[in-house]
Formats: sequence, structure tokens, C-alpha cells
Amino acid sequence: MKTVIEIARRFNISADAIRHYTKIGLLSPDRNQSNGYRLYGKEHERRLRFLLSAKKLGFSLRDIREILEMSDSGDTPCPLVRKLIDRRFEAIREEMRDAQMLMARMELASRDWHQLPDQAPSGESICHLIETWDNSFWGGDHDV
Amino acid sequence: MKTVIEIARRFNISADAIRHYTKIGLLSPDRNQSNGYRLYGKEHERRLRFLLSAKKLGFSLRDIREILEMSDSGDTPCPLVRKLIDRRFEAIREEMRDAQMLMARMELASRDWHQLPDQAPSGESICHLIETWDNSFWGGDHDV
DNA sequence: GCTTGACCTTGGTGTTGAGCCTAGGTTTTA
DNA sequence: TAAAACCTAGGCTCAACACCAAGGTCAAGC
Repeated sequence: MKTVIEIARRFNISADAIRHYTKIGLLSPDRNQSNGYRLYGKEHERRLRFLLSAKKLGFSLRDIREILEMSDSGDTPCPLVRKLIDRRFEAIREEMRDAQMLMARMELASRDWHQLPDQAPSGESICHLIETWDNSFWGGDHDV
Repeated sequence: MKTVIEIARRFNISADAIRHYTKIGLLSPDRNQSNGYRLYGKEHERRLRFLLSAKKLGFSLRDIREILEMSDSGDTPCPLVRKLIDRRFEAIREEMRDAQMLMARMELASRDWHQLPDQAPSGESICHLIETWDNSFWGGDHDV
């Protein structure tokens, strides 16, 4: 049976993370009766290993809770897992699209700015780099 | 002078967002003395327009606060803006790298799983899809 | 004059996945 | 025996709002 810091070192994550998983009920370690310390055995290690694997696949802790609950109740979580990964996949893909568009905007702006001078703020302008960029990029329309 | 919902509609964002920007001090609207309503004038619109432009460029509200404070104190925020965008750029690029690796893992797993059957959980296994995947992918090592 | 509905206020909670801190108890090491 | 390392619970913090409650305000229609 390992204490919280031993198991944290074993899995190369923070003790706080383990406590967090424990607090939200994903792990339920035994307790040392005399001092209340958390004690993790082989079964808890297996569960934690699973949790970390699932996290590496992009599952959220909420997803993982669902999967574990299903498994705990004896049902096969595999169909759920297939469904969840498809969803995460779509979500990540969308985030990537957004991030790509953002990168493109940033790249363009940053490149343009190399040729622009700095300017003190005025009653008209806060930072002309950003304001000029926005006007030229979107025609000043903010409905995007 | 516009109320919160009028300016929200004007910029096509939620009234709550405007209230949020106001609460954290990025906007300081006038107040109707008799009823306490927030009232936004041309100057506040300009400030909000700037805020939204900066947000579209990937600046965080915290970044934007810095920029606005600098501008408010009469200094040119342009060098700060150049520095911040370079930082954001690096951060986003890293996030994208991570996301790409995650996508690759998900794709691989999802593809492999098409050929695997579902399996009931056992004392050995919670969800064999994930566990099998993790073993084959990382050799079961969790130091990643 | 009164109701209805649209609008406004403050202040609170919830989201994600921990990190960090306090205040105090325990165990190990020197 | 004292310091160092560890443990506990509980609560605050981060980002950027969304949403809700409880209550005040305002214009329009009847």
C-alpha cells in the first residue's frame, strides 16, 4: 500500500492531482485507521493507470467518471468509450480549426506590424497596431 | 448613451460579457444617477471595439488590461503589444502541437478499435480498448 | 391607473483540472 | 529532541463568461 506521494512519484504526477482525483471520487483509497492517511493498493494503481491512459486519449475527468461508473456496475463501457471518443474527436477538430484561423490572423498581423512604427495613444486611438489591423482585416465590422 | 443591452446588440455579444468586462474594470461606463443603469457613450464604444479586436487577435483579458492601462497612462502600448503577441503566438503554437499529437493518438486508437470487440469489465480490466491501446502505444510506461 | 413584459441592478454559483495555502497533526531522520 | 518531510481537510485561485434569484424600473397598451 502506497501513500499519496509514493503513488504520485510512481506515476510521475503531482500528489495534488492524486488528491484531486480522490476528492472527486474517481479513486477511493483505503485509509490508515490510526492517522487517516490515504493508502493506495494494486487495485487503485490499476484504476489510476486507466485514468491516466484515458486522459492521454483526450477524455475529460467527467468522461472518465462515466466510464468508471459503467465498468463498476459490471457493464462494458466500450460502446460508451467509442461514442465519447468520437465526440472528443469532433470537439478537438473544431478547436484546431479555430486555433489555425487564430494563428493565421496573428501571423498576418505580426508580419504587417514589422513595418509599422509605434505610436502614442491619442483620443482617437488606443493602440493603432490593433485598430488598424482590425479595420483592414474585417472592414471594422464586429459581427464575427 | 446606450444601456448594456443596446451596446451588446450593437457589438453582437452578450450583455453578460459586457457586464463582465465592466465588473473587472476594463470598461467604466457612466451611471444613470436615478436608477444606477450603466450608460456607455462613444468613448466606451471605442474602448470596447478595441477590446474585441484584441480578443480576436488572441489576447487574453489580462493582456488587454495591461495594454489599456499603459495606454491610459499616456504611454504607447505598441512595444508591449508586439511582445505579447509573440508570446501568445508561441503558446498557441505549442497548444497546436499538443492538440495535433492528441488527434493522432485518437485517430489511431479509434481506427484500431473498429476491429476490436466490446468486452465486459473484469478484475483485470476496466475497458480493454483503452488499456490495450495504452500498452501498445507507450509500452505501458506512464512517464509521458 | 394598472398590468405586462422587457429591461435593469447586485451578488451568487458553476464550469475544468488542478495548484497553492493555511493550520495543524505525524513520521522519519540526524 | 528537534528539524525535515510528510500527512490531513478545507478553501481560495485561475479564465471568461453563463445563468439564476430577487428585486427595482420603464414604456406600452387597455
